[in-house]
Amino acid sequence: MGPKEIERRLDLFTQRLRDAGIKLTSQRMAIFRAIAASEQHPDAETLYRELKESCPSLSIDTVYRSLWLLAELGLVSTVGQRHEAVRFDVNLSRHHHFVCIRCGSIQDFYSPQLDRLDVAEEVQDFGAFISSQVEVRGICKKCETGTDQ
Amino acid sequence: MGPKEIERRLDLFTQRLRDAGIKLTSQRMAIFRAIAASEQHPDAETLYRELKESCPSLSIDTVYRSLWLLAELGLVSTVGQRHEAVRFDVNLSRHHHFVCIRCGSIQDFYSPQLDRLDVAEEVQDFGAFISSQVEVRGICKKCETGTDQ
DNA sequence: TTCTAAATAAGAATAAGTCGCAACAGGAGC
DNA sequence: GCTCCTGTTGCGACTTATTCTTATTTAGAA
Repeated sequence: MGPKEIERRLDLFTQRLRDAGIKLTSQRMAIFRAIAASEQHPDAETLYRELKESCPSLSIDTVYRSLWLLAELGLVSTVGQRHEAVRFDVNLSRHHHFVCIRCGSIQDFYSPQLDRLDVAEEVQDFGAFISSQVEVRGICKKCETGTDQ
Repeated sequence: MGPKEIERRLDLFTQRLRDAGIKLTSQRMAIFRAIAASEQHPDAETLYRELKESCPSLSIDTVYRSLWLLAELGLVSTVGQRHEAVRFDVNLSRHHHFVCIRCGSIQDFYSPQLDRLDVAEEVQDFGAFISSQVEVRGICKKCETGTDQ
């Protein structure tokens, strides 16, 4: 990924914010630039430390707000959900997760198609394979219909 | 899942702990019973509140310790990693994650096999499909070879 | 340039999770 | 069954992640 791609991402960010009538502050631009340039999947704290050098008055809160803003606009995705604690899963048979992005509920589902997957080979350059699981994100029935929580 | 399955899980837990020379305390048994009976993927706090009724002296710390113990023994899995903050991912092209369970690093990988998956139909009973992604867990090269972090 | 709603910084507050330590309790050996 | 020893627990303090509150600032429309 070269500077071209970074610029393309930044242009997309600014365009979407303009379209949504959201202000383009210097803090946001700096945060966008940092995440657009990142090859990794940084957390807010990491970006904050990085940006603090060139923008010492920046607050961590602004980093969080800007990143969740991007997430809400669909311009970045997240690993993990908002307000989420670690969950423990006693289901040891092979299964996959349907995660509701609104209420955070997780439902197991089973799929012969997915169980047949063999990704161990595909990831061997990264390291030793232990397990694989599909995470499907969506809006659960309850949240869709507005039935309580 | 009936009481049979719960008992089977509990037997497995107690057997594994005995084999590993780990004490079977009443707190652990209660926590095991609670997670073994859970259809959901509860977090520590939820189990704690549930157990507090029948065991008022229980501490949240013990719940965490017991659950991570089970996880280390491979008797439960987790949704999310230990010590993890939310991460933001700017890669919008379809990709999947290789997560190192030791250092927590995440690497993207691409896979035509996985991209061809169509799970939207399989999860339609749960709710509206938004996206799907494969999470592969393993030990990354760095951790495998002991090269620094 | 002025004005206003939106955004920010700072610090307090909350929530998730862990640590240190004194008291306690399985279970091995008798 | 009793004793002892080590692993375990509960508690309170602590850390870290994240959000809230509020006074101040600023982008961008007029």
